[in-house]
Amino acid sequence: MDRYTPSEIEAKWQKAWEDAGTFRAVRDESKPKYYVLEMFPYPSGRIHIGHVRNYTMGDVIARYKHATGHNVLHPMGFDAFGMPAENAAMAIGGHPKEWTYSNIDDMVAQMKPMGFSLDWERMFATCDPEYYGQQQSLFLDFLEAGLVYRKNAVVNWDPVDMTVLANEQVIDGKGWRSGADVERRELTQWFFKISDYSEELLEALDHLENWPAKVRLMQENWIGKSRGIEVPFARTDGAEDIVCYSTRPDTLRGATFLAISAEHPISRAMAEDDPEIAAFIAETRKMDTTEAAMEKAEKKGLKTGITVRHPIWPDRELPVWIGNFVLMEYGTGAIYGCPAHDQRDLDFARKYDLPVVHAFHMPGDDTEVTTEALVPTKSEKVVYVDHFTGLTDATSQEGIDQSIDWMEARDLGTGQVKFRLRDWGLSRQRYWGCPIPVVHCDTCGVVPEKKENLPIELPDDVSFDIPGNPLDRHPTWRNCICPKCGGAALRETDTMDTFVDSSWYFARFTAPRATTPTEKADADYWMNVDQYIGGIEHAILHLLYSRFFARAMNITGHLSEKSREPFDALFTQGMVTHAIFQTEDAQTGRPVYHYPETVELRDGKAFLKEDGRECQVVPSAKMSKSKNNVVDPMDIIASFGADTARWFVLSDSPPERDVEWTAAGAEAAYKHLGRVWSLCDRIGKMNPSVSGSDDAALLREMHKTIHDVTMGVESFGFNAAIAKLYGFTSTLSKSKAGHAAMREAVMTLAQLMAPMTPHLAEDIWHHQGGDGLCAEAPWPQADPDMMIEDTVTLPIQINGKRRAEVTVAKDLDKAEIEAIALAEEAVIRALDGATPKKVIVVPGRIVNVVV
RNA sequence: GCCCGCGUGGUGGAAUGGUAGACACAGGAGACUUAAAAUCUCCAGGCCGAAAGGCCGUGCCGGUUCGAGUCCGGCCGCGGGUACCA
Repeated sequence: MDRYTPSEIEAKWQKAWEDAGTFRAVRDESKPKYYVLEMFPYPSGRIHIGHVRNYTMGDVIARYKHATGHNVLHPMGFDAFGMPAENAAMAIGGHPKEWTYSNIDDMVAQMKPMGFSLDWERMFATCDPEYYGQQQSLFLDFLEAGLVYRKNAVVNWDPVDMTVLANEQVIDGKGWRSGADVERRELTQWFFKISDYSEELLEALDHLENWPAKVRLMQENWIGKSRGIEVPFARTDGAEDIVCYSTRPDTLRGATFLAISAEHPISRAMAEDDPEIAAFIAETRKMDTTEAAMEKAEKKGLKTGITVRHPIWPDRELPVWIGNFVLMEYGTGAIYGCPAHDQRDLDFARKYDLPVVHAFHMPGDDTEVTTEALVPTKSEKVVYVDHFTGLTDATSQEGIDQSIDWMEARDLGTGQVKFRLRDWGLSRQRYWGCPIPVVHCDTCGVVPEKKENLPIELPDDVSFDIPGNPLDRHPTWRNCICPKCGGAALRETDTMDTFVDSSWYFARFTAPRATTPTEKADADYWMNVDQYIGGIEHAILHLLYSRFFARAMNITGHLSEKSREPFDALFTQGMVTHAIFQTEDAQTGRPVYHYPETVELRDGKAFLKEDGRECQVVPSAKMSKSKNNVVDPMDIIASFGADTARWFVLSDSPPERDVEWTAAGAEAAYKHLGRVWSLCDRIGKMNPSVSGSDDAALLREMHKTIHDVTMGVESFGFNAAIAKLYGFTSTLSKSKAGHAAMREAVMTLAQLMAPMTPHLAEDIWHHQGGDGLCAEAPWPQADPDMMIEDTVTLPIQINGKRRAEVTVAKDLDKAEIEAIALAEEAVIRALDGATPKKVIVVPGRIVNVVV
């Protein structure tokens, strides 16, 4: 062999690892464990280059930790339930199960050639009955522990997929998968009591030091803690008080009306004999509560005729309106409007001709509000109109607390902490999901299924020719025996949200074949996930649900206390993007997208190979099938090999940022690996007895590289680590060192490259006669003594501008360095006779002469 | 609107407050070759200059510091998150 041939090398070493069982994870209390996990994929059928980047990052960590003596758990599985399988069944016939498992086979076949250090024996799919059966068991335990309940709820209904969506799954008023306009409907649903954990989930964020600050902040905002006050307003007709919630208690002084939600019990009751109100409610229900829709929607209200008394001034009567902008789900479903200090309330007041009353003015400025509400910033002090005449910063926490105290002291209201986070509705009216293991019995009501009857398996004989849930119309599946009374009963036909499946898979990987959800010894040993890697798009949902599940599993005895936060460190990686090449269709004017291989690049412009027409280039767009800019990793492996693909996705761009896939970049990576291979080949052919001239310099550089690459890998600075490896390769190829030093250097290079390009590394290791497998060799150690240079080059600045540099012995003291610097010809010239006022010497760094 | 992040060559990007532009892509020059490809060597922020060297330069304006891409204040632009949340 005299050329770098990845196809041969890669297959050979993959087999060697498999035969040796190098990456099989076996519990071993004598070694420190390390659990590295990448978010498992949905089995769409094709591996995406983005998957390659994600799993390569995880693999670098896994292989590095393996080399540093850790017992590594690095598993892979499939998040296999969900609607695409049903959609495929509807579109092309067949069965979701077949579609899914066949896709899994395809994807495994595509992943294996990448050479990931995965323990494939632990693989499972969430649609395996062995997995979802344990999930049903967890559900029953959660139910018993009071962590699951049923309630009627107005839900987001996707009319195309015929299912309920979580608020989080509604994007711009549309279903996150179908894209259909979401409607509001009332159904009986199962809920996880995640809101019981609002405070804890929020508090614990502070301790997740190895999570990106951004993700913690996003979760914090999502949980949305606010401290405010609940104020009861007495009705003039003597009926029950209307309780409002406000986070700006001080604005109560300026309240001029109340607005209640269309879903408020009062609204609903009135709707029964008032068609106008009924119509208004119906109209409001059509709106959805998401940003885009609300933004456009007009703020509308309807007068109820009810009036209430102002708590501070009972002789003031305030009208009660129904407002389409008041949400029943947040606070109490009723607000008081203070037009003077809230723009929305002011707009509403102007529209319906309601009075504007000031609660406060700015010091020295008592201008009345007309079109713009007076809203102080957190640090601004205000002067209240009455009672509260001191200067106060109204919107700071202190100001709010002060107001609450004042109101509580007068029995006007009660301080309340509210969270935005709502319970997690998990019921889905779908077939391809985990069946909820309960039955409905006419005599006993809703009864949990017995654990010995688990798994409640999905029936295979279903059809998808009509929308809706095939379980509902299955002839026999629903029929069952009530576990309580033994009479005839009906199964629950709702299945679980697929986010449930992904909320505990990480725990299942510790004992994937166990006959209980987890196995204590295994979970205690392997948990927590030391390093979790995935996309930022899961910052809120998946990660928050998993945090809740870990707590619930702790309470029900499936995980220990330490795993209530299951992911010790989180890394969110960027996407792999690719340019889009488009032209315009002459007739329709619509864009036509061209595959990269049909385009030729010249002078930074793109032309169609076919007819030479110039294409418009959209750089760095997310890969999308419809834009014809998807790069298939299998093509890359076929042309360049897995190591090239792995090397390229790690180089150039920091891992948290998006990386642009370019053909030129991939080719450059391939060329480099070829150079490394040739270098190894050349060293192999050197005469072992020949000694060289600069062994010490080469080894010094080697130790520096070990240090820098180690730091790079430890800190997710893969691109920087790769830059160092380029540099060292260059040093090595130019080195005049003897065979022994060259051999040591190239073997070290192989080890340092091994996490990124494991096959090439293994091959070099083998050719140089390394012991056993490179993958099993201990990580090289940087020897600080070997990194020390005898001399150091110091830049000399004059007034902060670099004017010269001197190379001096490393151990000179400040005075000596100063003397040498001032004697430097360029310094004397630049000083031009001036006397330095001060000379700052930072040994090993810099000299700055101040004139 | 609010919250967060980011603005560095033609491009992707380096840089514990200490020589800005490492490394790579694209580009240029050269070597090898009949030629091309491949490979190798060198050059390369901008402006002035034959060179030595000088001036300018990390979105803009200011500040702290012996010294700022880095820290602070203000602005502009881009990206992300989020909300009729009371």
